[in-house]
Amino acid sequence: MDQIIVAIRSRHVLLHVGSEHRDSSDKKHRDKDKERLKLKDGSSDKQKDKHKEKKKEERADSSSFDLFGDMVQINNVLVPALCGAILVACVGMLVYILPSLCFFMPFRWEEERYTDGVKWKFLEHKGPVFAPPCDPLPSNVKFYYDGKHMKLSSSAEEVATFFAKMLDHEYTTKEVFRKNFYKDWRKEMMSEEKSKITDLNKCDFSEMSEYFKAQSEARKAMTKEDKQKIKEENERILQEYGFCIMDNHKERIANFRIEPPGLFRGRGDHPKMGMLKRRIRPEDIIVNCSKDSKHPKPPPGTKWKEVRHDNKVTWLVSWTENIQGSIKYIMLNPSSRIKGEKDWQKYETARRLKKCVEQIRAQYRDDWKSKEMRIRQRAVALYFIDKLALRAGNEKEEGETADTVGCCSLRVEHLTLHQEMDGQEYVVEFDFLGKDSIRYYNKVPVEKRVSIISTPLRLILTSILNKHLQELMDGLTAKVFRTYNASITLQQQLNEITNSEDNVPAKILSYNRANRAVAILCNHQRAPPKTFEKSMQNLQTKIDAKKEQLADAKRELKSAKADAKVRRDEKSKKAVESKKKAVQRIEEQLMKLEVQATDREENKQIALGTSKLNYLDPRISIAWCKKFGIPIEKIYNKTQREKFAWAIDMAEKDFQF
DNA sequence: AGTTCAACTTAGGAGGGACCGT
DNA sequence: ACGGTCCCTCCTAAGTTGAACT
Repeated sequence: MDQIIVAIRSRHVLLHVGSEHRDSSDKKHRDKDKERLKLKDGSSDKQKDKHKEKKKEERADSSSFDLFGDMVQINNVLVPALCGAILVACVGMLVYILPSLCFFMPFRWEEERYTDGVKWKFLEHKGPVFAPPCDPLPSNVKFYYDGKHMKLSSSAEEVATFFAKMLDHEYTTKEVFRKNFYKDWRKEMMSEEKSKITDLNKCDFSEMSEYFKAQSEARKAMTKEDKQKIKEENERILQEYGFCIMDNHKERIANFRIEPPGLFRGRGDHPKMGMLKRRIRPEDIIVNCSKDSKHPKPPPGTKWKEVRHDNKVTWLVSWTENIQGSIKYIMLNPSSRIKGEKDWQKYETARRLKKCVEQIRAQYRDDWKSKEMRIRQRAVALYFIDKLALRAGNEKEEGETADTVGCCSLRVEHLTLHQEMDGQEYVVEFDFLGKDSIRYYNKVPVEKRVSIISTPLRLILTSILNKHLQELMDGLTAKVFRTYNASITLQQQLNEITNSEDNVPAKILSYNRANRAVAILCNHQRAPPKTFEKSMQNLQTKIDAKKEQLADAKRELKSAKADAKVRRDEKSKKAVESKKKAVQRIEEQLMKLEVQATDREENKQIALGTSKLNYLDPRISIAWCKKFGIPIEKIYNKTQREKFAWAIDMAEKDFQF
């Protein structure tokens, strides 16, 4: 039954597609009892146990610390100090030791889990850091309306400065932005201001704008000592407010600073761009902590909106934002136990999908033949989510956000069907704006026959899709496919393209290529760096220079050899050796440059970071590093190593996703 | 069954400091 | 030491999901 059925109604589109999956060879699972799909996979638990035992042994050796009482100390004070000392002593060895050292004490990934949605038993923190108050402008910095100087009230002035700061940005030229800004600005004006200022086009913010530019220049030109002072002050605030205590661990908080007021900048064509994002006061803040903790104090003379003790959630502080009316949270850093465990769990779910994905694929292909429209729709949606790694695509309220779509919210205008295209039959052309208004453009050859059903259809809701998925596998949702396909792609690519003969830079190029394949699959794009063309040229110049240098070195080697043949003495032999070495060194340098050029060119519009941070099981990369002798530092920077500490702690060189 | 909402993950860009070669 | 490039960190918007509500 190789066919594509495209169902279209006025607004929403669904495709029913047949056969050919990029990875359809493995049929052995298909006949197995469907019930098996629902069974929880036990192997990962076994792995956990094995790991636990191993770590227990190590713990017995190395630990004389009180696991709970001293944990905070050990984790945050002792270990860095220890690492620092060792670092001086043996940098080379440390490459492998450091990650496990940093976490060798608290095996936080293995501590007992809570049940019933309880996330913690003890939580203590200092509350948020508020945005600094707005300083009034010096009196020589003037605002002009219709060419005439006008002194603004402090509230109107503050909002005006937000606009002035963005004057260089093209945002401020957009009609929607200006309209929204103007409307919200008027709300902050005194009544005389309101009656005087009637046209944004007559407002002159240029002195304000110059003033802020000068300030930022001054900041850059500050002396080292002054910069150092600011740095120290920031560090002090970080130490005071940037950590909390959750269940015996001192944990880093991700965003302990409250978002400052300003003008909202949505992504893409956002209907609310330019609106005033108001200042958050203590009275807006809900604090969450445990009853028996030292509660954070609101600033003098103020009160929190509420203090609650909800241990079924992970956030420390929340407030409601005024643009969309959504809730914002202060939560923990990715390095924290609570985030790390969740991350691990996410990849374990994806690995369980691996075990039954072929069955699920067989089923949705089968479902294309279903008599029921809903089933066919569901099956096609799932097909694209799986094959193209599309996002689920929830319905959004029109006019509230930019018009972006995902799989289930695709509309007719986002797809074109080609009976024949570029020599291939039955091609579906996707062209739509996805998350963050990033364009998704792809031409996907599908099966042999296409037929179009124009019967009006109900949109398949993501909730319906996810309910169905939940029945196929415990914990399965649409986004698990993205995680699964991303990770399995990395694993396959690495297995395929890593050449153990290669030197380290070449292996890293292979890694980046594998990473890139994933980024392309997930459509992770970036704007080409502004200086891209130029920096590419510079690199090419360097390569050319290096080539010449190599040619010279080779010539010299040749003449040295000739010389040695004639003279036959030790000195000239040595000269040959050293010339040989020089050639080798230059060849290596040249190769490194060329690799760099290739890598950069291929990476022009592709963002690797997102997949690395959110989709690729870190154990794949760590195992790869161990297997091929690549220092983990070459793949993960410090922050990333902290986030993936759980994986560094547990992945062996033979780990396969 | 549909809708709304809270909670949490995923996302690209800005800005600035680190780092590199000269 | 300097200037340009690169990479990291921060920032916060924009998604997904499950549960509560109607």
